[in-house]
Amino acid sequence: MERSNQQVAGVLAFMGQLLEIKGENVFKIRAFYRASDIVERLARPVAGMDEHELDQIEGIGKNIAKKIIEIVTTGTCAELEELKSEIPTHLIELLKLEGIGPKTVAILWKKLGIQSIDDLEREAKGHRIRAIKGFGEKKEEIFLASIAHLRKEAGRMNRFEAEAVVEKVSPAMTPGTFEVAGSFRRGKSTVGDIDIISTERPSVLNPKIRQIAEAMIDEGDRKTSFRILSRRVDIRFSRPEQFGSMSLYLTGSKPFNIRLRELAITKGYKISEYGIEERDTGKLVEFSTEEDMFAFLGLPYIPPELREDWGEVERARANDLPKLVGQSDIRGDLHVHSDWSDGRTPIGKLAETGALMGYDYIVCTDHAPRTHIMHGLDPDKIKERAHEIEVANRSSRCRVLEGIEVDIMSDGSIGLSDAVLADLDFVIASIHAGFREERDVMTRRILGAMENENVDVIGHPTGRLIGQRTGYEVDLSRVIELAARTKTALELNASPYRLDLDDMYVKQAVDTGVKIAIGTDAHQSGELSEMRYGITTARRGWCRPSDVLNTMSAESLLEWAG
DNA sequence: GCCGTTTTCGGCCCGACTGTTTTCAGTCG
Repeated sequence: MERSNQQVAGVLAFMGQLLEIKGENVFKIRAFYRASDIVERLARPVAGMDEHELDQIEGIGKNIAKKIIEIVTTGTCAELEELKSEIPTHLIELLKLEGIGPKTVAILWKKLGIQSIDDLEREAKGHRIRAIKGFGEKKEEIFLASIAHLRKEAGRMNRFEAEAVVEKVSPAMTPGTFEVAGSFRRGKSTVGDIDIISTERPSVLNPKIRQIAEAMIDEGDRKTSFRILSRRVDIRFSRPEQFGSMSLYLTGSKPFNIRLRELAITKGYKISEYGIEERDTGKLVEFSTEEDMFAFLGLPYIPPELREDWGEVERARANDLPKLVGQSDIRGDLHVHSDWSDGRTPIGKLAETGALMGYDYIVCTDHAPRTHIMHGLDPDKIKERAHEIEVANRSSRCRVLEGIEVDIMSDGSIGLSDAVLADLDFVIASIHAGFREERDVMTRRILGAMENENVDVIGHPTGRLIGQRTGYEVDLSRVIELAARTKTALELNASPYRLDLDDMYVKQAVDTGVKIAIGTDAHQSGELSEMRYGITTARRGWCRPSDVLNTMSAESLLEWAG
């Protein structure tokens, strides 16, 4: 059986971790991590590509190309097997601990035989760590604190949780003196920690932070780190004249920063968070805005959502960045539930809210029956609902379209007859049950649904719930390929609990010519405002307005849906 | 391990903070 890109990427990253513990050349390690990222987000399956094709991809050379081919066919490769014979593979769990890196893991293993977090806890509590040269009492404390933190940590935050942390920190800071940067600003669907730039004086802000922090991690004049709501917050202090370079640095991503700094080197510059230094003269040029700094480098402004080193720097150099979709391009919401199924808001009120959002239309996609969710609409109810939609449309500026969200059954068939579906304006087909099937079975179910010509959109295509459920196993490469052939759109579910498809797959879909349907999946009128999370994720997936169904007029949408 | 309008060898982003230190390694972002 051939391995998917996700599986190959996983093996490459695993090799990177083992090489780190082994103490290999850091640039070799970086090459493995980079190759892992590249394979994961590649629109084409690596299975079936030959060595030459793989080698053509920037960041993948002859050596890793050979390994990828081995991994595709066998699931492993010779070098990995050799590494596994040298290093206990479960050592990598220790890398998850904050403050513990590969060097420390290797020493703990070689000196004390520590192979797991439980081993480390026992040795630290027994005060046996301090016997190792270069380690002391304080290290034992740090290790135990890291273990405690890891055990209670809930993983990465969803957007709501991240916003809650920002809300909690904000009162300690003077309005207008700070900006949230990092993955929060890049709009990632999950956020690891909160990064903030402050122009206040450290001597003023640090004491206030001590007041609100649950624990201080670092405290300095340039940088302060602490924990609040059990989450890590990093603050970097900056003068307003250097705000642009600090903002660029702290927004990242790390690979983007590296790429930009490499580019600067070729032009004779050195970039840091303080500005751009001319190599020859040593003169530091300061920038109060990011725009000025990009301009100095001869680049157009690269929006934060694109800063992932997914090719945006090269496109910027060629002045060929995509014009990204924005809130003002959105003319409707494609996934809304009313009180006819499991929503709480009547159709009339939804239309009013849609009008307030500035929409031309919303698509009312109540559930069809036969789902475990109550109140599914049978054909009779669909007719009754049609009447209410008609009444609402007489008085509303925002038109309500007649849609349905129908289940994809275990055999890939659809939970309503074709005759009923054909009468509706818009059909979303989603999986709501049978999540545990094997990858191939799940994939065939979705492919089957797409073959039904009445199906316009596949809803929340991976079924993930951020922080709760990883989603079912599905080969998205095959789904995207068939979506392009059958002209089926893929949903970008805008709920911060889903954001499904995620950015990387949105980009793969768009690169393959598949349309994206952004829907809030709102179950009450207030949730229509969650569209903004969907738009941000679409931007992260390089969506132009023309890639997104919601930018169509109601007439064009109806025509597209047939 | 990857890469190349100065290179097929010799580079590979840059800086802050801590602990255990007599000058720095490790980790992190």
